[in-house]
Amino acid sequence: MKDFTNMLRKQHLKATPQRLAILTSISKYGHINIDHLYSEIKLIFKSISLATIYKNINAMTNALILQEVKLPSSKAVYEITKQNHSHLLCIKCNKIEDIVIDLQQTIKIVHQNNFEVKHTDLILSGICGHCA
Amino acid sequence: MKDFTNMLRKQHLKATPQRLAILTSISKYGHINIDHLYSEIKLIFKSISLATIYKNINAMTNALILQEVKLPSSKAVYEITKQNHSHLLCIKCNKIEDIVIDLQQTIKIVHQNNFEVKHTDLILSGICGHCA
DNA sequence: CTGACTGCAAACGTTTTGCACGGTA
DNA sequence: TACCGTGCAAAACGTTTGCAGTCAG
Repeated sequence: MKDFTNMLRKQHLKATPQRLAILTSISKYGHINIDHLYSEIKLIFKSISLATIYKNINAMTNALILQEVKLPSSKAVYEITKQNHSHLLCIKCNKIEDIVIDLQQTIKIVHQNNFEVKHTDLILSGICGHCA
Repeated sequence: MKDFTNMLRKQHLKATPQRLAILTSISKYGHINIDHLYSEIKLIFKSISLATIYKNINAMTNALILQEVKLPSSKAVYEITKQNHSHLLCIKCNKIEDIVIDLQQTIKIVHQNNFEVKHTDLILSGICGHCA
């Protein structure tokens, strides 16, 4: 259980009910796109505006509370910022799973090629165990 | 030197001068976004429409002649389809470089976790040799 | 109490579509 | 010659902005 209120205050963002609902929803689904998030939040705040969703996603992404994940063949999804990790994307059921993969060997090889890696984005697309 | 005319015909697409110019331009820059491509092609075809650029990019991407690369913090770029590879993205000069990295070890580990990898997308962001 | 946030509507930028004309095969 | 592709304009779509009212700190 995360203390979203504190996460927000540390970044000098107000802990509004809308923001807490957004964070709770993202946390529940792990990864969520704007449309899905909007329909989820509307269940709680019937009058929430899509503009509010966007403003908050942007504010919290800039504050590094959230992270955007650009997927190869669909809309970007958002997740709560955590340890750097890779993503498994099932091309059948579209489920996204986090996976921690050690890329140190790869980073080392690239470094020998005169490139200093600061961040990695790895998406492995394929068939998940459930769909196989 | 590639035979773009044949590449197109094999996919039952007509080899129009506009398409050949698009492919030549992408080939020249390696990776290019829509806006840059549009301004490049306009130098040759002053009256080309942005709609034509989009239609052709979509047609050729669907025909697997082109591939879209979604970048973490900027617009997608397009490249001629080639052997599966990863990308080095310099966060200073924004240059993109192709790099062939062997991910078999990673794929094997993931496979043991009951996930069959079909495709990988890896972007390594950092500082290139020139900007260091 | 004050500045930040919300919700609405309008604006904006990007991408797609419909249609008449033109060019490839 | 028959279609596919082009170019233009309009439409559709996703996202951002401005503003008046509201709320968290």
